[in-house]
Amino acid sequence: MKILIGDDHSVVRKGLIQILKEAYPFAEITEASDGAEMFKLALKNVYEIIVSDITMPNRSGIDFIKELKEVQPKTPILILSIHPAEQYAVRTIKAGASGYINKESAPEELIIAVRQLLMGKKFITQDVADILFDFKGNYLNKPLHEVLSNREFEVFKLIASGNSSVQIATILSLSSNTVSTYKTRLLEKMNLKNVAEITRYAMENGII
Amino acid sequence: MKILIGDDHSVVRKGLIQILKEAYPFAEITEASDGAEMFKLALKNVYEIIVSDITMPNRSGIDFIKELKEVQPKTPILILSIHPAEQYAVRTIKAGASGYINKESAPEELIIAVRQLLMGKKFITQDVADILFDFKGNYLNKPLHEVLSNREFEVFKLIASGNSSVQIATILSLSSNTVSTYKTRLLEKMNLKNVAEITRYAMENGII
DNA sequence: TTTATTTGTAGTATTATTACTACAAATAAT
DNA sequence: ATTATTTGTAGTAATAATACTACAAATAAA
Repeated sequence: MKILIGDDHSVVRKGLIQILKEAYPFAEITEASDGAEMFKLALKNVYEIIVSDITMPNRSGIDFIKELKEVQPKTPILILSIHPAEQYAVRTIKAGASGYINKESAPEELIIAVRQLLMGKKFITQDVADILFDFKGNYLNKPLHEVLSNREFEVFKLIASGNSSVQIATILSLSSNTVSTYKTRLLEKMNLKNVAEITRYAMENGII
Repeated sequence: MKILIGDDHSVVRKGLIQILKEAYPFAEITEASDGAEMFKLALKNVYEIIVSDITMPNRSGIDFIKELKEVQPKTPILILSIHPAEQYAVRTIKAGASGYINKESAPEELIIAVRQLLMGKKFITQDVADILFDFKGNYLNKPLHEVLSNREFEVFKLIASGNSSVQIATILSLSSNTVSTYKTRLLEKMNLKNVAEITRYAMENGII
């Protein structure tokens, strides 16, 4: 059995290998330290399962999931995150991941999740399931990045990483008024009030 | 040999154990998942070394280091962080940690660090060393937000929690120009650029 | 104990951000 | 197939934030 694991922290990779080896002593486990590397590996080989972090350098987890799903829709992806389930989990699931668990979870839970995915099932913890239901009702239909339009989400990320309206306008070749409009719309949609809250949200949800 | 490891993510703990066991097969390794637990354990037992994350629930890493150092000044503490060295590393060292390495570091580096600490030495990577030297000279003596004057720090916290200059001016009964001056000074002192960075710093350092 | 620096505070002028308005094109809803 | 919304985009006017300058009081350094 071939397993691909991805995480930018080598300690985490070692931990994962350790846990997986205990359950699957004969598995052939490949490590990758960023999204780009994972993508490359995933194109060359067929893995029974991919276990990955979401926040990684080079290619964000969400993008990775989406792109990989286009080429290899059958490979199940289990997302292992340090971020609280909240809205984030939903977005990874929507992007195509088959499971989402927190790094705080017990190793046993990880194994259960892996087992589920290998059987072609999904693995959703109770808290994620709850969110899927009760977050404003419309969450399931419209995960955050769909609530925001592409442009709005781009602007959101740029704001969260410390760019001013003028800088964003330059980056995107837009009028700063336009950027302001996006900002206003996104604040409204996300029910936030200012840059500090945007940054906080982005950090708490692993967007930056 | 008794080793205490602390991290809120079980996967990380497993990884650490794996790496440490390879180098020290007979070590007796105890796990803790938050600062409070670590502190309790560290009071009851004497460990040759403590390897810990900084950002943990219940008790921030910095506080933990400080308090533990008061009771057991000899136990070396190695901080394993997901944050880039930057300002953070220096603060942990100042608080009493004997080493600071990033979770991205290779397992070999972790072992080298542990070995150093066990011999009573410090372990500082090149990037941390650089920071210790060149960050405005005064770095070593004062952790970042302590170089701020009281007023500046008040403003810092208010900004990080999402208040605008005008709002802060109202809260503190000052002119908004004054608030701007504080903001400019504090950004300069902390080597930050904007609200997003202030918020991020505050979150990463448990100020908000 | 002078001299230098930092702190607390603001005014003025410049620059950036926002609110509001607008409108065509793309989507979605009926 | 229409009608309603959402999206991408800006202009104008109003508002907020910043850069600079300034200065007395408190601290720190020589």
